[in-house]
Amino acid sequence: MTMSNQGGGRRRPPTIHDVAREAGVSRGTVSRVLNGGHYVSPAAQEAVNAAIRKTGYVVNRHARSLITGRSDSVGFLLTEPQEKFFEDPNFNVLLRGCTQALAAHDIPLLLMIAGTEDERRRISRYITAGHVDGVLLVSSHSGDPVAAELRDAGVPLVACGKPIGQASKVSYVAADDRDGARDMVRHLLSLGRRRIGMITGPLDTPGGVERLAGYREVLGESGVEVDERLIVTGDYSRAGGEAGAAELLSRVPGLDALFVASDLMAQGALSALQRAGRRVPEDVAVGGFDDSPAATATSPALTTIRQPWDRISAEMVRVLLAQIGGEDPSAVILPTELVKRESA
Amino acid sequence: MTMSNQGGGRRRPPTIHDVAREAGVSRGTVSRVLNGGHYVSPAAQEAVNAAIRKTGYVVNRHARSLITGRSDSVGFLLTEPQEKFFEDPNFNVLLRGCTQALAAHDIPLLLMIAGTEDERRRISRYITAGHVDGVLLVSSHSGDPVAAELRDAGVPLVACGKPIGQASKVSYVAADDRDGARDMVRHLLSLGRRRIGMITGPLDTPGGVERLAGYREVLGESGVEVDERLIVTGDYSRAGGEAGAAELLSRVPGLDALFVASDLMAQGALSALQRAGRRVPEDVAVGGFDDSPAATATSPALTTIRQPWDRISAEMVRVLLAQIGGEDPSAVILPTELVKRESA
DNA sequence: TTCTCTACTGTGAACGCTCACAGAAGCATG
DNA sequence: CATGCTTCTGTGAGCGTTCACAGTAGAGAA
Repeated sequence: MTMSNQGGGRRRPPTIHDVAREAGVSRGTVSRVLNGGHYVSPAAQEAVNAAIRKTGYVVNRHARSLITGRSDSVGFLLTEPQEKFFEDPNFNVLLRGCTQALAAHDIPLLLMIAGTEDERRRISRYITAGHVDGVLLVSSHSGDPVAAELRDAGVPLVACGKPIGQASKVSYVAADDRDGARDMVRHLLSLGRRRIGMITGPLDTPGGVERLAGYREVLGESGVEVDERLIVTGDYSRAGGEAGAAELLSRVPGLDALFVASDLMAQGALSALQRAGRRVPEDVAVGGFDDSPAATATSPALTTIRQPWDRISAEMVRVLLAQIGGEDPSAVILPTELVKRESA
Repeated sequence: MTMSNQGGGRRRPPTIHDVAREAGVSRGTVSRVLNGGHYVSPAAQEAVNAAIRKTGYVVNRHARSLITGRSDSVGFLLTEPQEKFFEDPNFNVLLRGCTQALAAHDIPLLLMIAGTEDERRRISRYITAGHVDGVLLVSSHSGDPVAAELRDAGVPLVACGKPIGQASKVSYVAADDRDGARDMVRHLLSLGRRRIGMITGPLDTPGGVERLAGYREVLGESGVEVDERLIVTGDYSRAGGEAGAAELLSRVPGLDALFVASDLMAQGALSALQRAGRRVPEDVAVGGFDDSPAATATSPALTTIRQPWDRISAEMVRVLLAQIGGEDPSAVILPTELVKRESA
């Protein structure tokens, strides 16, 4: 309806002053309406809202930030090697989840990708300079120097996955890796499989360690002897899964199941098994981990452990905002879920 | 070496004033050094730089933006349906490329994902309010209402891929789809194939149309009659590729090659061919499009047309910054390249 | 000398907002 | 009637920059 912003040329946008004049109140009152509306009479409230609608006013975030010292934005920092970023759809799920959760608070997300050492320094400087209020950190190899640096600088920080080696307080949100692994191994056992191979994640990551621990625990509890030849260390990459499965097949040709610590590796493992003439699940049952979008695209479709990415991203944002608001760091562990499909 | 920022508590960061005092010059001089250093004596230049290093000064972007009216940030806007975002690694390549190119200019990238109508409105409002200086737009179905809206609001905008239906000026950067398609079909012909099927992209996208046009052109030029039964329309999804290949096989069992308009669809097509007992490339040669990271992960590895994503992202950023700087919209078409692997 | 030009520097005045404060009005309490 | 408390409102100051302008100094030209 309003004609005020048409006609091609960009004109000076309305300020809080314009709104105040329009509503017949002062700047202060408009500001109070904008920030929660406490101590404002209903009449003023209404007049201001009407004026805002009429003028098409949108707050100038720079002016606000200048005085509040907050930027009302957060960084999403990725310190993964870039191939991971390209290959692993979980990042996309997480990224979208965080973007959405932040959008609900009207907080923009700044994407920061630290591949090289140079980039790391630049980003670290950017963050510690206060250009973002907090950081969502994604990095599997989480003895991360950036994390320590930011924490020491007092920047609110939430990691995805449990950081290792950080003696002190860093907030994190993670799925219950060990419990998920236990579920999967129990499932494979329930199918009558006993020679269950495992391709782990990198053992310098908590996820890698925990999933392997779950595997060992359940086998132990079930009285199945753990054959160390059945365990091979992977790297969460598709190629790694392929190589791992090939290696296991050569070591123990008679294995009847495979627990692979990520769906991406499981895809590689499926290729290797198929190339070796094994039928899945008849000869070898295969269980993955993640429930990534690709899990339904393989044939056979992948039985896997679902990581609740939507909840993970939502919790990361919640914890980060709480921390920005002054609360202490905290850890959140979310339950996983066994998703049965065709491969096991 | 400097102790000034240690000790846990965050202290007030140094301002341009502190630097000026330290260097024994005025705010204005420091500001000039910060912004290009014209009309500053070498001595002052040096003193200011030393003071900046000593104090650890970083410019307050909010204060700067408040007065310049620029935000010195740009938005990366995704209006794709979210499954695409999850599935297609090309987005990640593009996203990383843009992030890097912008980082070189010290410009942060704000990620905006418009899935729902609500999100679209919120984002559009955010952008037209001037919170970003310009927008990098990714949306294959590019009769996009957001694009038109932003263009009308005078927001600098660069699309990835040629927008259709936009009568007037929207900058874009795209690969030469038609030429790429021509290369691939020529290659398939050179292998002696004559019954070449095609799975196209969506025909409401310029890429989809252009790649099909290239296919038709080369066949025409080579005197091979175009059999319409050999053409099926896809949707750039893996499942679409699978269905498309199955359909083509049922229509023309004797086809000896397949040109698939995206690598993701080509992956699906490979599955379908394999399921149908066809050997690739012996029975059916398969050519993809994109050279996505997954192209080397299939077996056989995919012969494809490489889209120069790194150059595309770099050009998008270059064109956007130029436009923010006041230049007119422009279009950039980049050459593709045939990458021969195993599948054709 | 005097004037002009160039290279450089300092100084107020914004930019649009929030915050602390002062004060007004209404109402209950001493 | 004074006093206090609560609810609401307006005002001035100031956040840290950039920008326009004024001004200085030195070099060269008339």
